Amino acid sequence: MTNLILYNTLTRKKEQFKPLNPPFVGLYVCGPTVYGDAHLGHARPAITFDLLFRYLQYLNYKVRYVRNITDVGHLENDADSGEDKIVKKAKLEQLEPMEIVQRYTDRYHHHMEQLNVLKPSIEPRASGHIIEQQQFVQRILDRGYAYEINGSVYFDVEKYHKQYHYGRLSGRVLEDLHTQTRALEGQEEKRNPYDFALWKKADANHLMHWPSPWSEGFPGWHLECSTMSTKYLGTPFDIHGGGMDLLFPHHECEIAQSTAADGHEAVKLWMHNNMITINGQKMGKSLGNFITLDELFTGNHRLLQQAYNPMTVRFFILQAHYRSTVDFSNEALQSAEKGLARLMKAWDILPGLTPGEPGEFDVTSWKQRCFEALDDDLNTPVMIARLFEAVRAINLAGEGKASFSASALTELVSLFDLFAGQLLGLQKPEKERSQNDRTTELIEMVLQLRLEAKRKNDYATADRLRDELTRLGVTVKDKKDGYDWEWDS
RNA sequence: GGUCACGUGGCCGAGUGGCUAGGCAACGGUCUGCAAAACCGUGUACAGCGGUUCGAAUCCGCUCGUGACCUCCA
Repeated sequence: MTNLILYNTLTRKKEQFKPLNPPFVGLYVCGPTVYGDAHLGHARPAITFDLLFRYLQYLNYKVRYVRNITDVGHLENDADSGEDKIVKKAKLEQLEPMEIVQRYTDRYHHHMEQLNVLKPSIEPRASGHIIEQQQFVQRILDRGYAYEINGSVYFDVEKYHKQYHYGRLSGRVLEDLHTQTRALEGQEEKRNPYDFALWKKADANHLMHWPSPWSEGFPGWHLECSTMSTKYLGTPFDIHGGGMDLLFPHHECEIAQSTAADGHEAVKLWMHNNMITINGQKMGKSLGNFITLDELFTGNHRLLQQAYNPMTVRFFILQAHYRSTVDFSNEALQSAEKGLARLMKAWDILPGLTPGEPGEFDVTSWKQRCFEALDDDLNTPVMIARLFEAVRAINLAGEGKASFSASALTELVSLFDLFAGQLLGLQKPEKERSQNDRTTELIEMVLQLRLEAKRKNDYATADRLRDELTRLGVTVKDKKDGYDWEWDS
């Protein structure tokens, strides 16, 4: 029994987390559509649910974490509406669709690794589950909640709503949707504008298509998640996560599909992370105001004043609660970078502290308050605040102004590794300097000369060497009996 | 237009009836040949107006402002 409390979008309440089949937990999260580089927004759910995955495992649950790769089926809504996003890019670049998918999947994996996001247990692809999706469509047809027309199959929302409740998750009222759903081109086949495609017949220039009982075509937009979550987690399963923007229509349609197919809802707990904004506006592919993770890590973007380390980005995201929006700015990232550096440094010196008299810092109550923060709907901002309380105590001890008892110190070392490392997933930065780097040796040589000059009280020479190094981009930091240095960032 | 959120000190960001996080910046100090860095210390803020209450940033009402979803989106 654990004290973990999570916010359920379905009930709009925080709920005590209780697995359906302890000690097993099924977790499904909507993954990326791999037709382009992942952006800052993609990092949010990846990191949020990575934290949940880590914490559930720490709590000794046997978690199966499924995060899909969408490589088929999403429609685009610009000038050429109705065309598959992945196909469009393929034609543009004269590549096979699967080539695009492979490239961006690989890049997504690389970026996730940089962010220290653990791999999910299963990462299924939509294109690898066409047969299962067709079977899912058939089940819905058999139960009478879908209709076929001209080779396409649509979900009959109205009929479904008579028995179940369409709009339960998002709070939509079907009667309102009648008047508010936008009429899109090529949708006149549908009985109602809010009906959605389960299977779509491919037109002549559509490259990705598969044979089916209804037509040569491709699966509908929402089907893959219902299909793959059911296949790997069974039904019902514990937790389904994703971005808030997927709440409607994507997740609402998932609920309808699963309920129509099985007669009961598939998901017990829905979790949604909020958006990342840029200048107060949502960052998104369609808005064209997004910054990709690659650009963020290299600093190669007009809005970026510098490159940001992946750990800075992870820390930045964890400093806000996952259900709040977080606004991107250079200032915010830079303050995260500095704060993180301070945290890392304390973490670094902690194991080397000398035990002494028991100090004022109460490790036991601190530990408890850290867990309380995590248990309270993954309140990472509060947990990080706790870590900084420990940082102050550690620094004071480092300066000999406070101390920990030997047992408190041992416990604090392992708890810091647990909280900062294992759970928040922060990594200590690698030392960039390698031993056999020639430039490094030259810099070290100059600094040695400067040290000698200082010892002879030849401050003119010492200052000149420091100024020259500064000019070349090396920041010199004098220490008590030596020096430290780093490249300007 | 409909639905739903939100508005916290210079900036970011928790809290959600009394105990008033945290980070960055700023200021003060320690250290230092100087500087930088580092470290320590210092901050009663909760959009506005009413109401409920012994007591409200926290509950209720109204006003103003911002955003999200309603279309692919993390």
